[in-house]
Amino acid sequence: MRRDVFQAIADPTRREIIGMLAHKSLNLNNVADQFTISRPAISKHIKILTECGLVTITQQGRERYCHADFGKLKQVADWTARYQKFWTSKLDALGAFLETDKKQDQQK
Amino acid sequence: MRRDVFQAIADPTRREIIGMLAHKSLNLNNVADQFTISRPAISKHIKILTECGLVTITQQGRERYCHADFGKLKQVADWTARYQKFWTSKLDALGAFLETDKKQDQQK
DNA sequence: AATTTGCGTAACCAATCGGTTACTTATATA
DNA sequence: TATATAAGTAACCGATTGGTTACGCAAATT
Repeated sequence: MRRDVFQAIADPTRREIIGMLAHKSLNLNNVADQFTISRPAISKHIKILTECGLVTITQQGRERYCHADFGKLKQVADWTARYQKFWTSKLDALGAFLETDKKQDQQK
Repeated sequence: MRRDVFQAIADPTRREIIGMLAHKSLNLNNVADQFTISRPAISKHIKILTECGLVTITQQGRERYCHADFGKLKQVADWTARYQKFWTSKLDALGAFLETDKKQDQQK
């Protein structure tokens, strides 16, 4: 199934899972142990994360190890980067000015 | 109302609205004209965007001009940046190696 | 061989989402 | 003053979300 990565990272639990897996790959129960919600709930979150490519699974006997795969996060980073000039560095003042200018222009 | 910016940008229509407003501030009907969905639907999207600070409104007579405010996008950029080393530059190979190494280590 | 463990999945649930139409109010315009 | 326009909002709808409990099955352990 195809999944939107933006929608996948919208859930705070899933973002937490990604953060955990970035530090260390874990099997599903190990992940679930870190949360108060049930194992099946975590299983569903992991499924969503694999469906959009943010997590990969390697079966090891009866255990399934979850690894974070950050490639798809580039999509998010690229999107935000398009607007980065509006909040960073010396361009801040210029950006603010242009915005104001634009507004005045059109609200005339 | 407090809103999560990650959840706000999860919807593709809202991301499109942000993209439009980045180019030019618009009143609500002008935004709605660019989409096939109804004006009230757009009104709801704009409301969500204002609730998380991604859009600000300036009333101008009976019109409400919507301006993109990208400050909150920094939150998203910062989050993705934490994992950026996993997909960019020459560190790719090293990152991949460390990941593999880590996996082997724990799956032993 | 019997039991424990890891995990998927089905069935269900309440809440939220993204959309609609219908109505209302306030501001501009003819 | 009558009419047109901009936009919020309520009521409603079906689909999706995020959670649960209960069950089943395969792999590991005793």
